[in-house]
Amino acid sequence: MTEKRQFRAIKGTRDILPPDSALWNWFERTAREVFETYGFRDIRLPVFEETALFARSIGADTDVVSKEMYTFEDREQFRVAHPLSVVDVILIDEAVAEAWQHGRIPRTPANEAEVLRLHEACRNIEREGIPAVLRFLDSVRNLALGDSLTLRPEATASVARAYIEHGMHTLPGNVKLYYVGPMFRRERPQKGRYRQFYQVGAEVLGQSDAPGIDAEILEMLVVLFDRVGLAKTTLFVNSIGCRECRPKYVELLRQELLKVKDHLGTDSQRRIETNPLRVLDSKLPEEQPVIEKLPRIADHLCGACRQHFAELKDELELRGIAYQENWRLVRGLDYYTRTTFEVTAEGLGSQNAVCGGGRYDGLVELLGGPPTKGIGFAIGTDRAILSLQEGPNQPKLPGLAVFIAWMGTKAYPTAVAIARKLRACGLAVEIPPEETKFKKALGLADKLGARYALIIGEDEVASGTYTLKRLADAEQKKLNESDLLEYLESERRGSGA
RNA sequence: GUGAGCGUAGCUCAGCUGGUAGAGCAUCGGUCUGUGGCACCGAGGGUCGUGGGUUCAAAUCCCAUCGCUCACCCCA
Repeated sequence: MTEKRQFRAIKGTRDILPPDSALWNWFERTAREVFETYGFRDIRLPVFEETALFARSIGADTDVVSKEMYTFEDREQFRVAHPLSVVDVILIDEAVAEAWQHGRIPRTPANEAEVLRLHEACRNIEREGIPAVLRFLDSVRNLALGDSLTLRPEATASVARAYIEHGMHTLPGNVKLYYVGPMFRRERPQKGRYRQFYQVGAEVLGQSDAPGIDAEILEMLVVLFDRVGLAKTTLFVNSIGCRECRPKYVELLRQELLKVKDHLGTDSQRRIETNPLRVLDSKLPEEQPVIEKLPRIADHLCGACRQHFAELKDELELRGIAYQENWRLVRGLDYYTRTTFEVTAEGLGSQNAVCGGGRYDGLVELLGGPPTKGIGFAIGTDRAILSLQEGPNQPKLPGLAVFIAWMGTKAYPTAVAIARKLRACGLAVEIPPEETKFKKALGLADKLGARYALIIGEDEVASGTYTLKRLADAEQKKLNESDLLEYLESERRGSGA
C-alpha cells in the first residue's frame, strides 16, 4: 500500500501554472530585451554560495543573514550505513581517526570534542554494548564535515564575487550585467512575499561612479515598467551618503531620536539602537509628526556626495524621468552608499515595492576585490506580476494558433505533415492523436482558445484543398497547401505571435 | 519569532441555533455519426484538513494539531 498523504509545495513556494507562466515568461523576456538595448548582458549564477559571502556583503547583523537564510552543510563524507558488526564500528573509527589526522575533518572545537567522544564510545563497545554504538553513531553524525552553504537571498553578492573571480575589472568600460532567477529567504509568507521568490536585476561595475550611470539605470527601469504596462508606478530616490558622511549623520540622528524617544512606539525605540535609519521608515501615524522634524540626510551629506546627488537629479531632469525625492528612503542592506531608489506599484498589499536598488561603491573591495564602484537594482518578479494582474493593462499573449480537426485514416498522414509544416513556421498547432469527430474537435479547439481550425477530411485530401475556419467569426475558406502556409504565416506576423 | 482570519467536490461557495452533504462553474457523455460558442438532459467526483472529546446522533459544539491567508518584525 502506498502512503495516502499528498505531497504539497512547501511553505512559501508555489507552482506557476499556465496561463500565468506565459505572463511570467513574457515579463522576463521583455526585461531581457530592454536591458540588452542598454548594453547589459546576461550572467548566470549559481543559486547557492558560501555562507560567508552573504554574511560579509549583506551584513552579519541584518535579519536576512542572522535568521532568514537557507543555510546547510555540504556534507560529503561519513554518510555511513549502519554498522552491522563491531568490526564495522572499528573500521569507521579508524577512518575517522585518519581523516582527522589529515585535516579532512575541519578542525573546529566542536568537531574535536566529537572525535574524542567517538573514540571513547568505540573503546567502550565491548563493555557497554548497544548504548555505546548509539553514542558512536551520534557522534559520527554530528561531525561537521562540509562547508557551510546558503541558498542565495539576493544576487548582488554573487555578481560581485563573479566579477572578482573572473577578473572582470580588466574588461573594457563598465561591466553591465543582468540576471534572472529565483532567490530564497526563510520569512513568513504574505502577499507578494515568498520563500522562493524571483528577481530580475542588473548591475554596473567599474571604475566610474558618474551620476550618469545611476540615471541611465533608472531610465532603463522606467522604460521597462512603461513597456510592460505596469500601472501607477512611482520612482523614489534618495542619497544615503558614503562611509564619510553617513556614520556622522546616523549618530546625529540617534542623538535626536533619543531626545524624542518618549513619543515613539516600542519598535522605533528599539531601532534607535539597532538601526536608527529604519525609524524613518515607520508607518505609524502617531510617529509621523516627530519624524518630520528629524534631521534629514540631504542636509548632512559631505561635499562629494551632495554634488553627486545634485548631478543625479540634473541627469534625471535631462532624461525627462519623473521621480520623487524621498529623504526617508533608506536601505536595509549594509553595502549601500549614496544613491538609493525604490519603485512602488499598486495592488500589492503592504509589500508595495516592486524594485529596490542603489549604489554600493565599497562592496567589491569588501569582498577582496580591487577598488570598484557599483550600482544595481533588483525587481521582485512576483510583485511585478501581481501588480500587472491587478492593474488595467493586461497584455494579450498569443495562444494556440491552429487546431487540426481530421477524420479518416486517409486524412491522418496529411494532417500530420501539415501540422509539422505549420509548426516549422512558428505556429502553435494542436492535432488530436486519435480520430475525433469534427463536432468534438471544433469544441475542443474552441475551449483551447485556438484562433483557427483546420479541417481535413476525406474530401480535402482528395481535392488537395483544406478548409480553414476562423473560430472568432466562423468564416471559412478553402486553400491549397501553399496558400494555407502563406496565409497563416502572414496572420502570425500580424498578430505578433 | 508575534498576532488575526479561514480550511466542505478540480474552482468559487451554501449548509441558521447538532439529525450522518448541496449549488454554480469546470470535466465527461447524450440530444447532434463533416463543423465550436447557445440550450436541454445525464454522469463521475467529497472518510466536510487531521486526531480526539461531548452527544442516541457532529460538517455544525469543545480541545488539540496541521495547513492556507493577511498583517507585524524585517525587507525586494
